[in-house]
Amino acid sequence: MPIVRVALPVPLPQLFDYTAEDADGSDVGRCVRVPFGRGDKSGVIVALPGDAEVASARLKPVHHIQRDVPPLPADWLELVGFVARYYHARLGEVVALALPPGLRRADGVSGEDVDPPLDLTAAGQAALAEARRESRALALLSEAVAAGLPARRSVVRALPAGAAVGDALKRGWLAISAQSQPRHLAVGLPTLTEDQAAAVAAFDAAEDGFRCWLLHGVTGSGKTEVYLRLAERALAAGGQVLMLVPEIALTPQLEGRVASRFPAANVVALHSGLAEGARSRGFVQALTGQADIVLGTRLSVFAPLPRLGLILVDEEHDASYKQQEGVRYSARDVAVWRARQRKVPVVLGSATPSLESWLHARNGRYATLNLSRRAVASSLPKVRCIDTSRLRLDEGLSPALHKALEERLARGEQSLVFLNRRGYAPVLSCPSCGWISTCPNCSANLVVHLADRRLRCHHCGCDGPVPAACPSCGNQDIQPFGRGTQRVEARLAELFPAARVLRVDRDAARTRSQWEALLATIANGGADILVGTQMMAKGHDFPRLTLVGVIGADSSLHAADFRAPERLFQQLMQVGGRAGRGTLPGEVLIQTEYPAHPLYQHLSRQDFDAFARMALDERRQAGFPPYTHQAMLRADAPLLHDAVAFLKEARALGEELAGDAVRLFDPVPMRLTRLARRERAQLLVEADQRGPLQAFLLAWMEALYRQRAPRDLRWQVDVDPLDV
DNA sequence: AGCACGCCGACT
DNA sequence: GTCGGCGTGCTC
Ligand SMILES: [Zn+2]
Ligand SMILES: [Zn+2]
Repeated sequence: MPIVRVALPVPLPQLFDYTAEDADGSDVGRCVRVPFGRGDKSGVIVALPGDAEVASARLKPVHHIQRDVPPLPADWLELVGFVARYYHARLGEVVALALPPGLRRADGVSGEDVDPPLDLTAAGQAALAEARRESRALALLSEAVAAGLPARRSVVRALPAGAAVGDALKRGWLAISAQSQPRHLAVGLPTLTEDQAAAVAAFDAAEDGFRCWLLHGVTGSGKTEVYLRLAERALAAGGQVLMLVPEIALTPQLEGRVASRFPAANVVALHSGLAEGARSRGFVQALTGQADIVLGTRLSVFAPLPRLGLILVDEEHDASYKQQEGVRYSARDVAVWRARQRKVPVVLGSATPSLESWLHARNGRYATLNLSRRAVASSLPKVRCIDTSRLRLDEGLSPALHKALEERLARGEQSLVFLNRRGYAPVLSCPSCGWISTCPNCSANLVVHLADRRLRCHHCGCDGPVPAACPSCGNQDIQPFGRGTQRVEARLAELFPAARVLRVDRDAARTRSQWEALLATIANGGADILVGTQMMAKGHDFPRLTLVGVIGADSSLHAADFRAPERLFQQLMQVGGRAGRGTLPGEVLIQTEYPAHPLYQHLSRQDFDAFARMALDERRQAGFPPYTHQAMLRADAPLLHDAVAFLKEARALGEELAGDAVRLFDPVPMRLTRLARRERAQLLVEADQRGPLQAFLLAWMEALYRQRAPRDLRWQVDVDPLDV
């Protein structure tokens, strides 16, 4: 009786063997449903061992092997195996994360193309020629013909009369066309700028095979156009392209652009926001090679791609690429590993690269492609610091910013006031007894949200009404302290009564439709002054926006995290880059009490490289990454003492295993010690080289697992942690 | 992680 | 007498 070895999503270090009557070697990589404990579970067959690791009497038979779709290929199993090893997660957990839930459950899944190419039929031609009667479908036909046919259903659907696509198909005016055009057919190619052309030429000149490129292009320099040209080349060579973006919110826009550039290519979006069926379908299309371009968030780095030819990672510095729970993988780093594994090029793009990638580029490990000039706008925005150390501010607004806003209003241009703090005020406090609004579950303050009159914790999400009087002393005069977007929005509305002030933060853009409505309002010129958080810093083009005012930036200037300056610089450069991307020149005003601070000095000169050199010098002197490698052991329990005690034991255990190459630090409570009723502590491990660190972690994890921690204590490792 | 079994306090 | 507390152990 054949035996199958299965990776299951359970937090156990081992794999599980089952019997399967009809299994053979071709079933490795197939999804399988098995009995487990008292219930059922599903996972992936990773091997067909000759004999089982446990007594054969204990083996149970599998329920069902999913054979409707091809098995996951060996390179995919290698990929999840690498992720499990490197991030010290269980193979089954990585498999569970990488596979769409529907597929892993071994449900029936169809990989049918739901976005086929459509073409005009003879009947459609006749209908157009007759043009007897106005109809939506007819209007769509002429639009589609004008836009060019054949075209993908999604492209036709996106036309003004696109809603009638179903109707046109039903009438037989449009039909699924035989795939006659080459997948790499590219339409609507703009002329490249000199920089873009040089980047594409440099890429073309390189040999085939693995190579990591850093595409360092200033904001508005047209990095996406370079991605599209490189994708075109990969498609022409018969390859599939994997394109990663940091956020779900950025996928529809990019997907539209990619689909209209490559009308004959099958573009598949893959992210956690998709319905289960759509996600499985996209995954299967990638697996069968039907998908030409897979575009998605960090999850999509696990899409199986038999014809993989190129990987693109947009905004590679973005922290969203690192999963912050469960298997803490970095999709950017996994993408680079995968490119090496598959011997294909990978392009990491950003206006503000991570210091890790920037250093690799400087060392020559990565090749660099530079876009130093903007594509449409004539120049980068002018960045100026406003010294607020001796100024009286009006709700955080300096007279200079006030005046600049006035000017934009007079000229009918848009402005953005950037403040990375949601809500009305970060805390409510009582001046007479000193009470402040704290979260019952976290070591954090409750934020005042005046828009819906609630006090809310931004960490655990709990909320309550805003009390009318101090809960501690009964004082009726309790006050919101500090400043968030809602407060600035309110003050701006008072200061500029004729202006249309629009707040753009996670509260205002709760749902996708709200977010799209906000974007449309901004694009149509329905807003004069925007008040926004980092949502505004990412990806989008606002051609009418010419002024960006940054307030409250200093608060992250002295943060304890060694990565805080890097993040601040990236964020300010990105948000500043929103100004003047169209034909109008842009200006960025940064309010600060420390205008002489080197970070702001480099920022005013828009000199990312100078900042990177300075920040890396500091990192080297302090012995921080990328000059060292880190891992963090975190523990959480209802009582802080238990978490710390566990880590102290772990440290003692680790000291015995650690050679000279690995250093362990003292366990400390985390910055946000209490989160959602759990007390958290952490222990940092550091090494100069990855190898010794990995070897140590392997032995340490095993020893810790044997320790059998108390039931209410949870612990996990984070390799290459972002927050230290 | 779930979910069992298993042995001691306050309840009908 | 039992209902239920969560301590310990197992899942192919
Ligand atoms: Zn009080
Ligand atoms: Zn909380």
